[in-house]
This record gives sequence, C-alpha cells and structure tokens, in this order.
Amino acid sequence: MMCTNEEPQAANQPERVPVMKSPEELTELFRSMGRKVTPQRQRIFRALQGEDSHPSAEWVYQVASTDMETISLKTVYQTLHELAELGEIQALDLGTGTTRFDPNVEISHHHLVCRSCGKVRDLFADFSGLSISASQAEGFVVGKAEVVFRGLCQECHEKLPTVPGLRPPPNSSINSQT
Amino acid sequence: MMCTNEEPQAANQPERVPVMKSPEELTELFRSMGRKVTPQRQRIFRALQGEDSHPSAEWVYQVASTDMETISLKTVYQTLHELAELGEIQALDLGTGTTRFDPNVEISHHHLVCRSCGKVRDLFADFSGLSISASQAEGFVVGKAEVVFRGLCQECHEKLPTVPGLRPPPNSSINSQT
DNA sequence: GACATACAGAAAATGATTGTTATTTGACAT
DNA sequence: ATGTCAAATAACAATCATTTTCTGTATGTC
Repeated sequence: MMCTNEEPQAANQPERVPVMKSPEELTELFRSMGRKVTPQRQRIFRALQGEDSHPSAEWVYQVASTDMETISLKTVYQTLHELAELGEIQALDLGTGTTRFDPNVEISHHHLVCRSCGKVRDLFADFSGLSISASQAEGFVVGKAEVVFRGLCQECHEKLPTVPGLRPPPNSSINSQT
Repeated sequence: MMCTNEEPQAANQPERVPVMKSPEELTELFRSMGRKVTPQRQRIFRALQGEDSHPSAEWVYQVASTDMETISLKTVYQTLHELAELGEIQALDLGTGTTRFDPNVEISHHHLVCRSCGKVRDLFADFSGLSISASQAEGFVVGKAEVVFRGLCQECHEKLPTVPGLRPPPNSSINSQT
C-alpha cells in the first residue's frame, strides 16, 4: 500500500474506549468455562477494571495485596494467563523487560512505548492498510501487523530534554501506567 | 497519513543487501575506538559475517564454540553489546523471548516474525509515512515507528496447517534463521 | 454435602542475562 | 624481544521475571 502523509484513519480520540468486561461478566464467563470463581480471582478482576493501562503481573499483585494481604503472586500470574487464554486480555512483550497485560482486546490498536520509563499507551488508529506484497513475503503468511511507536512520554520528555539518545535505567518493575 | 491499498514503497527485493562490515573492518574499528581485538572477538565477527539472519547470543555462542571450545557466553554477550554500542548491529526485542541481533543497521527496515518458530526476517519497506496526530500523541514525542508483522514462515505454515491459533512451544533458544 | 478445583506457601527450577574476580593478553612503548 | 598496564577473558555466582512442583487446606459448584 501507498502511504501518503495525511492523518492515519484514527478512530476515537477524546472518549475513552470501553476497556474490559466487568467483574460480574468475567465471573459468569469463568463459571461457564468450568472455572471456579474465587475471591482472589474477583479481586484480580477488579484490579483490572478501569485500567486502560498495561499492568504487569507485579503491579496487579501489588494492587490486590493492599486489600488481600495473603494473595500470592503465583495466583496472579495464573489468573492473568487464564484471562489471556479466554481472550479477555492480551499478553504483550513490548521490550520493556516484563510482560504487560492489555485489557483492550476488542478494538485493534497499537502502542506508544516510552523508551525512558517504559510507559505504554494504546493508540487507536487503523493501520490495517499495512501489508506486504507476495514477493516480499516469500512464503511468509502474515497474520497481523503491530506498530510500536517508540519515543518519550510527556513527563519524561520534560525531565530529559538533553541526551535523549542514551538509554536511562530500563524501568522499575512495578510501573504499569497507561 | 492515509494508507491506500497499494504496494508499499518496497525497495530491493531480489538482490541481498550488504549486511555488515567484514571482520577486518570491525577489527580496525575496534582498535580505533581504543578497544582490543582478541581472538574471541574476531571469532564472533566471523560468526556474524554473511548472516543476514537475526542471531541470538546463544546462537553466536554455539557457532563460535565449534572452533573455539573455551569461549564463554559472557564474552559473546559483551561483544555483541559492544557492536551494538558502535552501531554495527542492532539489539532487537521482538517478543521471541531472547534478544536478537540485527546486522542490518544501514537501511531502515521492519520485521516479519514467525509466531511458531521465532524466525525473523527483514522487511525492506518504507513505512516512514506512519505517524500519529498531535491529538492522539497527547504529549508523547514519537521517535520512530517499528512495524512487526506476525505470522507463520513458510516451513511452519506447511507443518501446521491446523489450529494455528494455539501457541506451540515458543522456540528453541538457538534459532536464528533469517 | 461431595468432590474437584483453587488456594497459599515455599522452595526450587527455569532461561536469559549480568555481576564478580582473579587471571590472561593485546597494544604500544621500550 | 620485553615490559607495562588497562582491557578482556573464563568461570562462576547472582539476578530477574516467570513457572513448576509440592502438599495439605479451603472453598466454589452442583
């Protein structure tokens, strides 16, 4: 495809997109799949609610721990993976060192990744036009295209106006911001 | 930008692109930068030669070990990172679980990643038109866009015609193929 | 209430990568 | 050829995120 320098066919900009199923819906879903619904799982469901962010397992664990001191990190990992299996969240490796879980599964989207703090933000833009020719593919069967925009988030950009070329400390392990 | 469904402005298809500096050039470069040139480094330089593939550190280590039994994995990592510092190769995290090193630094390009075997192939196509609007960026300062096409390489596609949805074993740690 | 499943907790394995350290060795001057 | 010295090495321990394996107990679901 040709790309001319206009606006991408971006979708919704101002209004936040619905993020993920409610704890109640997830409860129902788990039951219907023969999985049991436990307090810790519900606590994890709640932790994910309203997060249009991209939490790490560790972050979810920290959040859930505030209420539920005894919850184990292992349970968090397990539940996140189950949610991923059910297609309710998506596990992402964006090169930030830890797996991030993205509650946005419905709407095809891409990501902005801050190369300073590791912050990840969803970008709702339609790059579905991206494709490669058969001659370039050389037998490779393309499923989908992911676009990662790397740069600096607003805060980091203000903090580090100089030497943006060198890599600062990767990022603390609990960051999860949008 | 708008994307119409034409061919991307792909460059060179048939002829392979020059990949990386020769061991001799790299030797000279290392010396000129005040770095020492050791047999193990030269062995690593040679291992990278002709690879238009995306080797992992482990793969380089295996290759180098055939000649030089005593070389350590640590040395391989260190040398690869030095090459990356010097801009001769690029370290990539493409979600395959291991860092891949890309000898193609000159020409801006993107990647095809096989979700079955982890194979990585360069894609020389110009997606430089990809951009986001200021309203979408919301203060995020975009550096560059990376496009990753995920799918199945020819071999894997032939092997796994069914259930391509479920993830097969991630990939052996020594894969490095193009 | 029965029964399978999920739980915590703990330990330990994992795989990729990095840190530590004592020893070796290039590069260059002698 | 030799000496010098910082840099590079091998070997090993350590780290980090994550997974695995127990095991006995607790608790959803029917």
